[in-house]
Amino acid sequence: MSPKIVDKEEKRLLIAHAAFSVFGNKGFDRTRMDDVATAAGVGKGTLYEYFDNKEDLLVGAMRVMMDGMTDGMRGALENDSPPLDKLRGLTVFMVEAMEHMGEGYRFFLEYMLHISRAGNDFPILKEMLLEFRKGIEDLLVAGVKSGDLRKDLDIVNTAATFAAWFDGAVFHWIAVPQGPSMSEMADAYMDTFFNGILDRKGGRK
Amino acid sequence: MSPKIVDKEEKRLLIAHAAFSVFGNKGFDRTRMDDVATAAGVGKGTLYEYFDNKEDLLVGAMRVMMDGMTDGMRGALENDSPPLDKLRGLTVFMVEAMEHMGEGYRFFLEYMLHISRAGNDFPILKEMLLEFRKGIEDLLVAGVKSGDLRKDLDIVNTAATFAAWFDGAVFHWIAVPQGPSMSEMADAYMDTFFNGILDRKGGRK
Amino acid sequence: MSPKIVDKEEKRLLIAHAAFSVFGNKGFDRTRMDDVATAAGVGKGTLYEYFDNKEDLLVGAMRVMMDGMTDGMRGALENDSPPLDKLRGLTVFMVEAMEHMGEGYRFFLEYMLHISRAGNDFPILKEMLLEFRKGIEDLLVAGVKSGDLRKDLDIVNTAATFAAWFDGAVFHWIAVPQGPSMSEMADAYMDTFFNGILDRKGGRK
Amino acid sequence: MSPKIVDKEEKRLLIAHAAFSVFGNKGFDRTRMDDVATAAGVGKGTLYEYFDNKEDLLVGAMRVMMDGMTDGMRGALENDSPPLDKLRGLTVFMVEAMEHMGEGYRFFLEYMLHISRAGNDFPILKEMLLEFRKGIEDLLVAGVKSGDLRKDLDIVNTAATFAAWFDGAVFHWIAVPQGPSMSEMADAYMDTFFNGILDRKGGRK
DNA sequence: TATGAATGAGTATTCATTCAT
DNA sequence: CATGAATGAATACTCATTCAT
Repeated sequence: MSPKIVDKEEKRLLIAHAAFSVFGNKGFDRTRMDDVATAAGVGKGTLYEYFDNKEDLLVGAMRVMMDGMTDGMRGALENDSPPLDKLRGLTVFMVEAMEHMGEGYRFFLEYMLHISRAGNDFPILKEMLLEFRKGIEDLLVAGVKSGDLRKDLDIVNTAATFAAWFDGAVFHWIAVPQGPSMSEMADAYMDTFFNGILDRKGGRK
Repeated sequence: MSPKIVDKEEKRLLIAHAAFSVFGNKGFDRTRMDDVATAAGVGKGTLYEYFDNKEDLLVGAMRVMMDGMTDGMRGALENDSPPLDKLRGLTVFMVEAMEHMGEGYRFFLEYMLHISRAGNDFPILKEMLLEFRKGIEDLLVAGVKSGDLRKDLDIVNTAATFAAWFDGAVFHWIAVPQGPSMSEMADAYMDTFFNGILDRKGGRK
Repeated sequence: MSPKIVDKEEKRLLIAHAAFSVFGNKGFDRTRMDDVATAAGVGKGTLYEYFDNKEDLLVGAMRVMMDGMTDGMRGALENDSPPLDKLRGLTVFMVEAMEHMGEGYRFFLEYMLHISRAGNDFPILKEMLLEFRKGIEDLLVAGVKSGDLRKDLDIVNTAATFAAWFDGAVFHWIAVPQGPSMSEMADAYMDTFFNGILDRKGGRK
Repeated sequence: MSPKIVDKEEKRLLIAHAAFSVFGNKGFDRTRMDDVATAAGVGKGTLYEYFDNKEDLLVGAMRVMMDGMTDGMRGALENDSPPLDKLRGLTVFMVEAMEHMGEGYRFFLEYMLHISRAGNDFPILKEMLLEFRKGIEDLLVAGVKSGDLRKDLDIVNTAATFAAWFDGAVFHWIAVPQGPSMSEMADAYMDTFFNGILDRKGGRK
């Protein structure tokens, strides 16, 4: 309520954004606190007023990113389109988000690696992932119910596989920038995901 | 001439293997040369007899892994099975290789991030990736020719998408070990990749 | 603005003095940064706040010493005594300075060796040396003009020779401390330098 | 007597020469045993067959140089010329030796600094120095006796001063190679040493 | 005897964190 | 609250010395 609290919260956010950007560009270990301070336009000591340490800063930066992603994902899911359209809409949103964040998304990958290594659970990350998978599962179930999708789909694993694909795609896009763009990959992926690669003119094999 | 008879090539390989393992577990920046030396059972100074510096050691370790992968991939492709079986065989090989390498594969991901960040081209990596994609493209083309696959497939991007999926899957498997196993994801992926998710009892949509 | 009020220039000087002393005692290569830090009463990291690296620290220390020498030399030269008295005064000043700096002067010798090896020009050093020689040349010229000195003197080389002698003398004094003192050598040198060693009772040879 | 002994001695000398050259170029601390081994054309381990350690190698190299110098000096002194000619001859020999050794002489300076720092007496060095001074003292005494030189000379300190001058000259010659050559300095030095700088047309001052 | 592969003690430098102002 | 000067733990890399062959 007090104006001070607002200020603090705002500054925390400012720093987290700066950290998000720098971590994405240089990687966690290669980033110096000085870099973050400079990027945020504050003194190095100030970082420690808002975050306990470098690790905590990483978590804060992560949270910033995930809040944005989660909001966007919800937007793509909470509307009245039919399930298949929602699925396409979600894909389009994800691809745009990833392309928009560009280097920043690398931060996400880096962080997943980092967490899994440290053995720390980062609940927020898992929640987001699970929420993402759950959203897809719901769409698949709705699609099956509506008769659009095959009844024999392995819902859970198909949803997991779908979610995983996105990270694989960004990964390659980032690591081999000379290769196909995110949208090209997404188009090809959606095509096979919906239709499969088998020829069915003569009926099912 | 040489007082101590040593198979330098063998020792280099021994060290590269150790490095591969340690880098995979701890990440490049978190790994100390001492860790690698201990893992390899040699003195720290010995590392520098065989590798110029830490970065060079990373490259050496990478090469070890990739040689293994490339050999395995070729084995999965060079046989007389029909294209679709080869595609399944390749997938099975990849999944098994990834599960077998486990933590080690993380090293691969880490390295791709590392390279893309450094801006260095690591030609060997790109070659492997391109060889992988090319192998898949060939299979798809063969499948189209044999009439098994849809004639309208976007070969290049579909191959890229397929290749990317693997890394996405390991990525999630490593980052969220509580989730589905590699094989479960692979089964679901292959199912949708071949058949799509659309219901076609009533004919094509 | 600045949280800790520090006179950075003063601290830089403090460190340079410490470095000067330690380098003189142990030599450049034998000196550890820790030694300098301890001698300066600061942490090792602090050295790097004020100097880029060990080499830079060496240059800084050198500058400290040379400023002192140059000031003293100017003092010995800028007065109204006749040229020969100035020459004696300069010699006395140099001998006293060298004896006073003692071990520290070794630093100067060490540094000259160091520079010439590195092939770097250290302009400050050369300037001081040239200024020293020039001062002597001026005295010699003045002495010739006043009729006190021989008209056929090779001014430039005699000045160079005179300047060189000082370093030779300290060199021996430092390397063979059991030998004659600086003042004893200086007395003998001045005697021969002024009068030569030839007997002239019977007239010039 | 046995040929082995001859071989060993020869090889020791070979190595010492190589060491002398490398130490002179790079300085003691900057020289690696590998450098010496390569320069000598032997394996690194072989150095330790002939010398206990790096320090011992330094001493050996020093001895090589000094033997050469001492022999030359004796040659310049042991003949039937009058004392003043011997003095000139000695100077000429020294200057030529120094110019000839060039970089190698730096080794001598470096070593004097090194010894004095270590606090070790290096008797051979002192003996050579003392022999040098003694030789000069004898010449001066002889010159006085023959009536060529002033009877009031401070023999000991003048000899010391004369010996010191050489090292000062090489020092400047090495450190400031743009300056006058050794011979130019030597000519100027001898001129003042013999005749002084005072004008005596009007008789002694 | 000669060698050079192996070693690990030693050191310059970096950078997260603290804390006096 | 904000700052940045100070710090020292941490770490890649070097090189004299050893010793198996």
